[in-house]
Amino acid sequence: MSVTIKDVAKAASVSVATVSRALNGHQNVAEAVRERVLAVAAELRYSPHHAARSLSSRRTQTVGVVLPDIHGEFFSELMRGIDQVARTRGQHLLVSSYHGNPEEQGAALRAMRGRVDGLLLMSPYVHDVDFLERNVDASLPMVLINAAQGRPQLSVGIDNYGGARAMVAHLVDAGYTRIAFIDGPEDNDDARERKRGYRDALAAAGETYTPWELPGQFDEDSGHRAGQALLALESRPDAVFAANDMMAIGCLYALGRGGVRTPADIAVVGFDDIPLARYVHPSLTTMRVDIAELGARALKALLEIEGAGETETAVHTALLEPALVIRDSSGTATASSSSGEPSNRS
Amino acid sequence: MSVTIKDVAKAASVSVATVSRALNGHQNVAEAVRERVLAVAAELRYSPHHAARSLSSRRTQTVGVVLPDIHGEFFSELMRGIDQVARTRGQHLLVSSYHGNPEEQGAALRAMRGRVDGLLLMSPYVHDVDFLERNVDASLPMVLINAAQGRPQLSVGIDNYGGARAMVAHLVDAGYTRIAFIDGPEDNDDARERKRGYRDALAAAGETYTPWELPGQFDEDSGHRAGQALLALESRPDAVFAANDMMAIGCLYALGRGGVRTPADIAVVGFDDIPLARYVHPSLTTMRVDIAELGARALKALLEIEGAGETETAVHTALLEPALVIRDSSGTATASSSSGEPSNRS
DNA sequence: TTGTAGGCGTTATCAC
DNA sequence: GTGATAACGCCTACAA
Repeated sequence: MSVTIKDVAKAASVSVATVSRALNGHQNVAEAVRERVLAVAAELRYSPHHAARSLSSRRTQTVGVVLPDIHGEFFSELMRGIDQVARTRGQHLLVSSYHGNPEEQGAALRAMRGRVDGLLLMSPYVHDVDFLERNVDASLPMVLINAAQGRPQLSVGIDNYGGARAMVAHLVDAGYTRIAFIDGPEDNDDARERKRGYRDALAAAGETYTPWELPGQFDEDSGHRAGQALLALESRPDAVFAANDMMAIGCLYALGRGGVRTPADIAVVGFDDIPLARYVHPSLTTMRVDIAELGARALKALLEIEGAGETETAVHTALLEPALVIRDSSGTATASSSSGEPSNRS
Repeated sequence: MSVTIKDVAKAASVSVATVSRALNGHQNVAEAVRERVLAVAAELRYSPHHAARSLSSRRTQTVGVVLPDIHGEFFSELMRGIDQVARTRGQHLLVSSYHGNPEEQGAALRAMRGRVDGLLLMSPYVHDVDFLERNVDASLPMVLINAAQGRPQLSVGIDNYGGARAMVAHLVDAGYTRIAFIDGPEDNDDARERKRGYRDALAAAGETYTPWELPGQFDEDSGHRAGQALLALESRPDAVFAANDMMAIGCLYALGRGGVRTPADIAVVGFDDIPLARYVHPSLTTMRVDIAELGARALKALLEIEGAGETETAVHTALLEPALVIRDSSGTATASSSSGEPSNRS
């Protein structure tokens, strides 16, 4: 059994109440007593028992993080941002992943009761209206990450729409006129938003710009197939905007094999700025999304509403703007904000 | 205020004790009563308060994970393995990173008291003999990850020595006779072990094999410099074993620029099997370390000693064997266990 | 099989 | 400024 507040109290010849006050920095403790208590506590290697403290104080100094997964580039970066903020705010992180299993996620969510002061959640199942209601205390502060728009909860996400618009605007400005788009999976929200941005940007550019869309699945293969499809045409686009980098790379590869020079004959651009992008030749222009920043903002937002108590936060979604990344042949990147078009959500 | 065990008891017209027993699957509860209690609990959306439960039961169903960092390929994979085991064993994960700051790590360790049943720790500071003693309850089960050998705690790690020996043996078997080694940082335990494996394997191969070591820092640059150094020589090695993949890639690049064909003129091999390795041309032969498996084993070991109670576990280190990965030109990998030499630790 | 009650380690509310 | 003491929500002897 380890040393408790009682042991400290006894050793310092004061009551447990005084020890508690001294340790928690309350003002109504004589300076001499405080010092003695602190010294004794250090001497005894006392460290407060978390469960007891949080049972009594109803605070855990912990936030729950429930994600589809916790490995891979995306989640790793997300965790990094979250972790960084957590450390500076003295918060602990209770992480949980559910690997695409709704029941498991429900269990994870319910298990958070009494363990956390707030919740960071990334989940496709929030589509189910009362999924959250069933599994998490309405009183628990919560911030959604990358949720589809229109949720009643506070959420932070990526401005896929704005990023895509900015990218297409960039191509238009550069003089490209026949801009094709390689789509992502049908049911993917990010893909949908990027396509919407592509269409709107073209529409905004003028009547001479017409949509030219090819199917894709966000993987290298489908990008490759899209590239081959373009090769088979007699009349080709002069630029291809792939909804993500993996497809852009696949497309680049296919075009290269087909003898098409990039970007001389056809420019290929992507979205995401995955690590691999900097090793691709010719260098890939893409949209960088600061995932760590996304995580950091989510946690900050959460701590804010925690601090504000049960404030009826106005429903809203905060969107993170991607930045245009243009690499020269040496791989050096030039990034600039996509500021272009304002987002459609608020 | 959310629903407590009392509410359930009241609604089911039984005592809290009975509710507790029913919920925890104790045997001495009438079946009819159990069902009623369960139904009521579900109805009320009751979910036990963690802090209260763990305060009285002295179990948290949580393991603490304290790492230098929680992002990046290595930690991400490690977390994946840990998470996978945690989920199947119904354990939660309280993660904490300290970013190279010893004080912060100490604080993280101390903050674990009363929050976790066991600890997974990866830290260079365990070199400091009483660092752990000062910061963590001796009674808390703990498993070290990738610690330098010879610690009194249970630990799991990578068999860098065995992997390096196997790699060199592979080169020797393939007929290479002049095998150079690009070293890692002086103070890096992994690098040290790999170098030791290189030396011992050469010694075991026969007198005609002599060590040929070049300095390196585990980064692409130093591999590049090593390659240039080799280019400047009139008599060159016929194989280069870089202590990690990044250096191997840098070296490959330098040799390629110098007109040396690989592996025809000089074979270059690495260690780690980083994701980038599969995109390198010509394909890189390397040693794959299953980091996720490392994490999984660590947690399994921890849960085992937790289960065994205060068993005085025999001091020992479990080592994970790397596997030789040989890729053909298409990038397809052939992996085989490095089984070669037995490890020197036990 | 079920209920009563004590205790887990802290914090917070009172008196003093 | 300090010390009893009652929560906090749950588990678990011990009784009934």
